[in-house]
Amino acid sequence: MLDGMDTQRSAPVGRPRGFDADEALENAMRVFWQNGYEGASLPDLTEAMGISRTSMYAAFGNKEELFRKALARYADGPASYGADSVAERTARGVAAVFLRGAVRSSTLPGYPTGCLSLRASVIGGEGGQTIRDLLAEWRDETSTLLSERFRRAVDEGDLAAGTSPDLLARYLMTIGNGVAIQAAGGAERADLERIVDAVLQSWPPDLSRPDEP
Amino acid sequence: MLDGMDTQRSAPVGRPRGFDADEALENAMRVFWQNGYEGASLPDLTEAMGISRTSMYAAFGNKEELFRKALARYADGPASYGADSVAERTARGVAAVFLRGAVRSSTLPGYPTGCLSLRASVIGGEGGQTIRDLLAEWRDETSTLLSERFRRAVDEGDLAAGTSPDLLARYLMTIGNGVAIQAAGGAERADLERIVDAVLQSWPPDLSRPDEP
DNA sequence: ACACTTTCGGACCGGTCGGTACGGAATTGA
DNA sequence: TCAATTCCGTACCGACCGGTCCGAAAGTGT
Repeated sequence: MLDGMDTQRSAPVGRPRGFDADEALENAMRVFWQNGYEGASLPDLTEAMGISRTSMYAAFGNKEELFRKALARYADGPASYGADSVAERTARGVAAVFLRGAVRSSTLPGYPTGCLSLRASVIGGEGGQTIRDLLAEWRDETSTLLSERFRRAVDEGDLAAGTSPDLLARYLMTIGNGVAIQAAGGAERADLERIVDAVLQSWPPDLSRPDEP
Repeated sequence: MLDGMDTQRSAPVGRPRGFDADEALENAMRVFWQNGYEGASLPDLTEAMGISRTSMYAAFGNKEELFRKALARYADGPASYGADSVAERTARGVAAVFLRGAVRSSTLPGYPTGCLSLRASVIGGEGGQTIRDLLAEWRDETSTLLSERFRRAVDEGDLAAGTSPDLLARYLMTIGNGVAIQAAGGAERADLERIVDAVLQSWPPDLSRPDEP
């Protein structure tokens, strides 16, 4: 099990790979982000990755597996604000990190605008059903994360008793998704920042029924 | 120019069309709504329309023209709330009609959930660029409509002087888009109604910079 | 030097895409 | 009855899709 004094992996037999897999995955992520799952063709991907078809298949399995890995990279990188936000000390802090993260991630210089998950999922024939499910699942995870965090906030008295954690999470997801769509449509980061600031000004939102106070 | 006593068009020569073009367009709209532009294949469309390929081409030109006509039908029908909203007497009324319309239109029983414009546009390779531009243009028109309406509200004193009509319009579009995405992801109409009610509770949003009061 | 393993590029596979050519069917006016 | 006109189903076109096969290239250990 121990390698002894040699900490770096010994070179595997066979012809060594002629490209950096991490860098290639980064570029594949950008193409999926820009074009969606079905909109990103193999030639699109392999050209951006700088490798040939067969190299991609050998290194990543197939297009769907490549997408899963690109999505994981996305969730860990540009979209990490979702998981980060729930570490905030207050519900308001969660909302602020989440919404500002959505704006930043959707308007990153040098990256496609908007959100990979939305651009890749909203569409597609029956073939893309698996991918849509995968992305819906991922968004549900974020929603659940927020919901559980808000439930804790209610328990701690940080949010008023009777607040619906689910609804509050859905509220945040709604604004965040809207921000991503606006960014994808060309909205300026500064404008979106002002909008989420306004949303945060009225935090927490009044989610009680108007006729049932 | 006058037909005399015969008000209905005289039957044109040749074999009469074997289907109702309006009904066929309605069904095509639903397919585009459900699957997006590129996600809706000709077999998908013609099967739903109940006609053959050639009939569709003869009646509507081609796939892109069919989509344009379906979009026009959508804008005049389920998505008419955008144009309707600006007829309201107050800026608050505009916001209420717009947001409630977005919820209703995105959760119409018997129709696909979400918004046709978003489902059809967010994706696509280079081929769909024309369609994306078309849809972006349509959304920009709605945004401009709202913006001009809010400008008038500022002039009339209905909104505080110094309010940015553009930013207010973008704020509404952001929420509306978010609602549509949530609906497409399976959110319940009742939940979305509570969310837009909460947004309307804090109308107008505070869109001034926090450090520049 | 040699066997072995892995990478990599080009050719190729069946399937689907949007669009079209063509010929038979159905209706009008004469 | 018979041309003229229009609709519509079938078969087909070239292009592109994701995926695979195969042989040459480039490394390893012995």
